[in-house]
Amino acid sequence: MRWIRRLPQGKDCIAGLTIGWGNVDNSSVRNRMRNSMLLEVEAGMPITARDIAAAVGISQSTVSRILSGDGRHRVSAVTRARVLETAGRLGYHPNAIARSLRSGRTHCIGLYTTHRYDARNDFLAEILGGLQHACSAHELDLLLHIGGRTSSADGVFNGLRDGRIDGLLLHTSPDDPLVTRLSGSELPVVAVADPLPQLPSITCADGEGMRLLVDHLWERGHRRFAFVAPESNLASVERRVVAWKSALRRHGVPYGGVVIRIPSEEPLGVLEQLRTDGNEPCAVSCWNDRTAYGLLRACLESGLRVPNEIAVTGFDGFLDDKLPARHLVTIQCPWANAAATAVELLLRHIRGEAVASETCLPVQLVPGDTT
Amino acid sequence: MRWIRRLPQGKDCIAGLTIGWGNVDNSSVRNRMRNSMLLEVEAGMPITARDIAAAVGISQSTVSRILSGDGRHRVSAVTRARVLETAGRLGYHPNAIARSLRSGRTHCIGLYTTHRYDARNDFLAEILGGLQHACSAHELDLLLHIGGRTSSADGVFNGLRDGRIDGLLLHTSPDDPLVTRLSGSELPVVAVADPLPQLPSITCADGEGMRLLVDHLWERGHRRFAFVAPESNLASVERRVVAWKSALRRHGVPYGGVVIRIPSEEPLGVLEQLRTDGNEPCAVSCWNDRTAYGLLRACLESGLRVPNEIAVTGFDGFLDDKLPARHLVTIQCPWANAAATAVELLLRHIRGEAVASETCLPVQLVPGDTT
DNA sequence: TAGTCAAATTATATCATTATAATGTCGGCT
DNA sequence: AGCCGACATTATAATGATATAATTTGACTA
Repeated sequence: MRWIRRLPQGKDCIAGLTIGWGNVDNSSVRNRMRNSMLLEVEAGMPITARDIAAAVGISQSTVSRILSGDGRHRVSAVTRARVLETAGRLGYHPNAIARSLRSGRTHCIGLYTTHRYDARNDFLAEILGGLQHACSAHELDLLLHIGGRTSSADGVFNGLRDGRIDGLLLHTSPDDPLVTRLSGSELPVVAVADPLPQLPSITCADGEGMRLLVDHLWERGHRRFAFVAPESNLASVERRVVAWKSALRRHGVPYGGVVIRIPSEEPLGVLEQLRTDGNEPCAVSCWNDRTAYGLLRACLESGLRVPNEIAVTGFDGFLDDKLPARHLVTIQCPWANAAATAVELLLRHIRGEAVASETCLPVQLVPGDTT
Repeated sequence: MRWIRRLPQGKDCIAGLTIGWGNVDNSSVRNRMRNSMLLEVEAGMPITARDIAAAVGISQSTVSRILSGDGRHRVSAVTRARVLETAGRLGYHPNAIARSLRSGRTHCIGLYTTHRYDARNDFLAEILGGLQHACSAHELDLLLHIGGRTSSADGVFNGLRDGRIDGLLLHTSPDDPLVTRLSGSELPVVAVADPLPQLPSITCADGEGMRLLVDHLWERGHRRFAFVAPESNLASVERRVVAWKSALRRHGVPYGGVVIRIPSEEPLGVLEQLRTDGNEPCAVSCWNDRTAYGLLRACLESGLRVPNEIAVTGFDGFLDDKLPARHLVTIQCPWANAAATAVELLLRHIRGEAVASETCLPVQLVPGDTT
């Protein structure tokens, strides 16, 4: 294919005369040249707006206005039709990068999380699912930084600072160095699931959920309580512990029960710690479902009767089809919904609108047969 | 902060005189103006290379050359030091978008997969882990399109075509419309795990692995065989079935055994289908570990003795710690490694180098107690 | 035959960068 | 003084789009 670019229409050449700098910025001359050059379009070369202009025989400005859907200027129906036809025929698609440079928007957001992406992480799966859905609804791209190490944190921070992404969703603990860097800046960031200081956040009503669980246990006659939490700095862990203690106090339980810390999410050795305590039935609230299922398995293996000898509750609301015999009492948290809302909040943040510092989604008690 | 941009040094103003278009493209005038304008730098405004130039009192070109590490031109040590110092002090970081527009590279690749992202998907977890690692090693960003619906496929295709990403990793079946669109184009694409027609691919040696399994079963005395495969169009499913049949033929087994199709990855009703067949011990090869574990659970629940009454093998090499009593016989596939290699291949593809049409990684038999 | 107004289109500037071409500077030399 | 060459720096072009200002065009009027 070879086209000859049209020349400016009836323009007196001398009109391009300019004197010195500071008088006229004649990038016009440059553009006029670009528009009147001989052009060879090779097979693999991307089609630009200028190519369309050349093919139709009009200026590149008009092409841009027609294709970018700028409604403020009117364009004749004939021109519009010809441009659209030609663009379709040549397979024109505007270059996203050039567009981003001009507009300052990439329509791409990042997700940074310190969660490990492994096959037993329902939580992350749920969050990612919600994000994917929300992103495609808003025509956003999603950039991923999972399992945060230092390099990854740097990468995501740079991406935000260098304009590679418009905003960032954060899921990490408050002591992450990245949080300090971000909370000082004005960059658009929203914390998902686990609130972070000085950053807007979206989460589920942990406290309310924990209160529901304790009330439920109390109603079913449980009087001895324990809590299993991981040694994690995630804000939601501590929030659930605090809510649990406060709910117990409301029922008049002294010291707020026993909190058992475990290094990971698997409740190894928890049963032993509980047993030394006596043989009275105990209601164990786990900080999340994964831990609760782990505890349930341990109970079944060691022959402890649930709920007669031990009661177990979870948190999050993820079903585990590998233990079909038991229906875990847990709190249903709309995490996918939270993720979608996070995207909306972030978009609002990016547009410069005010964003509430903390948004909470309601939760629900899921009854079962483990209490 | 307020700086006054320096004026061009000892430049005769009349030198800017130009006549008409087609003579001189004096965007120089434009740049000279931009460089000599009064500039107010507000607090939140990003620092550009021109700001550094203004602060140091040199041209923006020099700043760019120093900071982009262009070694071809020499720069005096004094200038370099001053620029670096100023850039550090003002917190300058080059804009990634402008850089991309100029270079035509975004340093961002996409992953498109039709796999559902759920918590029981070890495979995807492994792939993603490998990708994250490889990407951060190559300083790449990773764009995600998971659980492919039509909109997602469009999004990822557009991203590639519009220059938002440099290349794409594909994991889908050959009948995906996206594959047709991509294999026609010259866009840099690499298929991961499941080969696609006319596209370079990286995968593990399915055939070899299946042969190892059949040989292993044969050695342990099994003579009746069945295969459980999902109704999926993924290339690897069919490849494993074909390899299994061919391995059986090599041992002289007629008809190549029985293939049972299941709608998802959970082997519901498979045991019933097997039982009606007779009561002789049967060796069931599952197309992957997840299906195999499902079958194992079904066996345990219905009281079938493994491996005496039924033998089970898996594929992929993912351990399931929820069935600690059994060690599944399976094939260890280096999926994380495959993902990392896919990134390397894709980068080579992007650079325009030749890429082998199919690369296979070696696999290993993992012995256990299910045969 | 200007003059005016609106519609349609074009010219110019801009985003922030890198690559290439051009120019300036300074010493030494004739 | 003038020239040359090496080195340092600057000017210009380019990437591909959009936003704003300017200009053309055509019909209609006074």
